[in-house]
Amino acid sequence: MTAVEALQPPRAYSQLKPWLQDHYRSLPKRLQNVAVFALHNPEVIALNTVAVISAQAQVTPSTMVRFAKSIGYEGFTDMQSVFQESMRHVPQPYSQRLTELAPPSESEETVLHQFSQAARASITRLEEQADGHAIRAASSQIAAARTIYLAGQGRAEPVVTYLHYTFVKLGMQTVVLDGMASAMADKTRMIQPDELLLAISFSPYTANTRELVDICLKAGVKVVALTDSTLSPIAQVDDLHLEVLEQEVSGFRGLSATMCLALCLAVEAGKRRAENQ
Amino acid sequence: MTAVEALQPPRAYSQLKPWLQDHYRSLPKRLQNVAVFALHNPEVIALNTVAVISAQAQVTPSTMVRFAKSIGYEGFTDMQSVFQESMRHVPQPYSQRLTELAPPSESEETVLHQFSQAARASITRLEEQADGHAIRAASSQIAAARTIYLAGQGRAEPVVTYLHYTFVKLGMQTVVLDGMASAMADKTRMIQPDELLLAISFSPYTANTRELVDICLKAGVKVVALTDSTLSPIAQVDDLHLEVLEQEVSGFRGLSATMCLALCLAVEAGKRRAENQ
DNA sequence: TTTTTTTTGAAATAAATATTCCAAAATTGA
DNA sequence: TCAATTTTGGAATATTTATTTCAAAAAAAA
Repeated sequence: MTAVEALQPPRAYSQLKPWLQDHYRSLPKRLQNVAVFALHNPEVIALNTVAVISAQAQVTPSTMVRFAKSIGYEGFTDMQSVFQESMRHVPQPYSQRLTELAPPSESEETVLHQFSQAARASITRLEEQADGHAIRAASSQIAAARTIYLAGQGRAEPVVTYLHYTFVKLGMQTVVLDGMASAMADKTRMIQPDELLLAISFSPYTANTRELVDICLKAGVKVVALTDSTLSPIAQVDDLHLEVLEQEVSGFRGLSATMCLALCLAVEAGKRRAENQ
Repeated sequence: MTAVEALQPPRAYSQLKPWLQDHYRSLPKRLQNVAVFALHNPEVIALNTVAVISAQAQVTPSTMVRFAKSIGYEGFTDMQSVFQESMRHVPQPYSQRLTELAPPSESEETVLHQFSQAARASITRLEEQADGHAIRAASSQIAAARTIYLAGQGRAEPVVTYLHYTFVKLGMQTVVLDGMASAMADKTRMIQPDELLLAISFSPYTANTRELVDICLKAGVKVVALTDSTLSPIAQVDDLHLEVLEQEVSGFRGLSATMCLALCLAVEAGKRRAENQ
């Protein structure tokens, strides 16, 4: 038994999520990967064998079992039952009827179809799960800031670019933090308390963006974070964070839902700023 | 093997239902019971073991296995996979109850709702109208190119950033054309015939990207264009162009459908390149 | 009713799956 | 840097789960 012990683990999937967020930090690296995977792919856990799941999660079966135990379950089987429970009694989806009837003819069209499906599902989920309070609070903060600083790398960079474009169009002063890590940190240290950092970060998380967030928090600068999971290191801080999770297709994650949220946030902030003037 | 034999059974749950209805009468009594049970409790079949299921269905495990075989499957496991398939990719209901406790109504949620609607509609339209031939041809060209050059400004820039990220991840050499207009033109003139320009441009069209396309066409360099309308100046040329139109909400256009198409194109190209090697 | 065929359930077997154990690797602390 | 501790992957094991077999029961045919 490794980390968390004698703690009885959540028996309901809905409790598992916040529970994992709390204990995430105390897990070893590989087990953290598994935690992220589990929250991103609950249906995979529910429907497959350890061998299949651990292959998808890029770990060994032992690690999968160890993960289940380390968060307090008797074993993998025990944990799996919780994930299965979350799938029971789901209203039979009508959407997939159409999908399955669609002729599996041309592979190209099917690829587009798959990505479209995933994008739409992600947007729907965003809509259902989005925290209205958080969006409201975030856009207020952004509206109040004298200057908005944007940070994000890798898959988050297109979001930064888009937000920059949109904010500028809305007449809001915006600076993109880019370049070398050290230069970014230096620029970040210059941010004033009446300004704001909008940080975007997705799994696999880079340490860099987290560092910028830390600098700002220490300096008393407001931070708004946009991530794909509350397990993200930049969501740990108890500041404002918004969550958007893209459904994955054969290992690729799109940006459709993220872009939707980004636009929403920018427009909302623009509206508030206009009202305040 | 009892009743129905040598008939290949449905691989999709949606087809299994009518299929069972047809063959129901020719099954022995106990197996009919199982058939009824299966149609009424698909999620039980998907998530449990033969022992548990057969107990619920009030038959013995053997009968369960026999049922699967009698309708043509290799065994219970084989049949179960079809039921499981029907549960995959269901929009995860997650902890929606908890989320929904967040106070509704407020205009922010409506804004997100509007943008979500627009994004979904755009994606659906993309899916319906997309030209399969064009996508296929474009991805082939991209796959064949030694180096991919990306051009796009303003609202198209996030797409460029995303494609750059994705292509690099797929191991394809990619260069982003940015900087001053004159410098971009100079760089463009250096592109070789076995390379390719992927130009992205949306309304309101900037003259700049059009210029780069012209330079390439004159030099015999392949061009793939991604635009929001055939009215776009870069679609005028009779080269390959893909169209994606984002629905507008109070003057703002998102990028959800565009990102979806971009990812599709990149993945498709990556797949083709892998095949050619 | 008797005989033949089909259907069924319980136990035996085969297959797969999860779990444990241990040595190697990585990480942490001094 | 080196020692102590933790973490990890792979192989061995134990357990569960599916499948097959076979004799008894039920149904159908004579």
